Amino acid sequence: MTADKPLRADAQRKRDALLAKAREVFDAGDFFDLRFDDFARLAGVGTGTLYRHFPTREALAEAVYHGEIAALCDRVRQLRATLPAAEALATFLRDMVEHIAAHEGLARTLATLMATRSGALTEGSRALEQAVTDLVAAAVRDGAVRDDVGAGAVMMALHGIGAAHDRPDWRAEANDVITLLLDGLRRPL
Amino acid sequence: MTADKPLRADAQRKRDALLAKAREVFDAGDFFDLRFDDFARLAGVGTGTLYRHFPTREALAEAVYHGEIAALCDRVRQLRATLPAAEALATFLRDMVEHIAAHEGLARTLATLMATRSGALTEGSRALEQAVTDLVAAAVRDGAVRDDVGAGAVMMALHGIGAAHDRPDWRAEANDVITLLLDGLRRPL
DNA sequence: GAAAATATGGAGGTCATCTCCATTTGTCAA
DNA sequence: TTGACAAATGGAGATGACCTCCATATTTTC
Repeated sequence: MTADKPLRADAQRKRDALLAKAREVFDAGDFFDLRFDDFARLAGVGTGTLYRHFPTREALAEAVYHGEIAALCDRVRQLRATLPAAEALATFLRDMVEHIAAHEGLARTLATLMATRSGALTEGSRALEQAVTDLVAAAVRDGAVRDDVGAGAVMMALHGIGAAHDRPDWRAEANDVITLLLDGLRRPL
Repeated sequence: MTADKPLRADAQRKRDALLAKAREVFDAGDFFDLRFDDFARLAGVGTGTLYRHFPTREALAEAVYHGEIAALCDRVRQLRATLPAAEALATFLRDMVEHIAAHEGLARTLATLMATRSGALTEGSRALEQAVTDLVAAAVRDGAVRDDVGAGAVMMALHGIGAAHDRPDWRAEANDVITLLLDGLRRPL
């Protein structure tokens, strides 16, 4: 799928500059207030170059998002290695809230892109979903979590948390959602 | 707030035509693939007229959304009148999933608008949120639901359900989320 | 039924997006 | 090193969506 052709030196440099600036702008939450052309100039690059590297806003977002997802997957693996599955899951979900809180602008950007149904992100987040699915499955095997609901529900709830980032009392509510999920998951009924 | 001035006859007619066509397009899910100008023509109206009635896409969406919200609020009231609070809540949430499933295009449209953070919808959905808040509060008073999490969490989860409408196994996952919420809400910890 | 008030529609201005290609920069073999 | 070929650049300008403006048409009022 990713038939990475060796990139020429200057091309690589420009590409990196674009990604770096993109991360910056994302975090500030200004991504959609900015003309795409201006973004190019901001990154010290011509419009043509920008468009060759990233044909659309979404493509750029996905590239940034990719690193983010990888980091989260690592986090899941790390937790799984050091804690019982159920605890790892709980910790991961709580961490997730903190993580989103700490990167509000990025969360907002991603939520917007998700909704634009570009699909690019659904594709990109597959890895994270897989990691969570494994985590839940492990917890089920331990008997700590019911087996009649899938990990998809957890992803959906997380999606909601990320997407609702503009609610005034976001952090408390997000933690409430996690609490309900975890308590709901515990009871084998 | 709404100082409804009496609208001239033809103006009312055009306005209705716009709303009717909007509902149609919403339900088909094509709202964002359509040039706003073309939408005007589709509704048999000049661009100027469209813009006078609804200055932005969001304004139009909100107008459509308004009826939707009112219907849902009625539904909540009706359930509260005929069932114990906890059951009413459960039924409402299950119904909500069905409702969204039945109006996929509309759900998609609303989710997109939510994410665009226009705020128009947050404002518009206040009534629904209030109704849900009352419902949860009543269930808490009955002792059927824990009192340490707010209704905001429920709204957030609903938001996630609506926003994630493109997941392949949506309906089952949505119901799982509701199941987790309801079981999590049952008190005993 | 005529004047005043209100609403209409679509031609055209404005501005972000994206393409195209003449020029520059990097790579590699001799 | 140098020449020659390939790869990449950047920004001027075409494109097309969005919205405004106002001469005309419709409704209401007296």
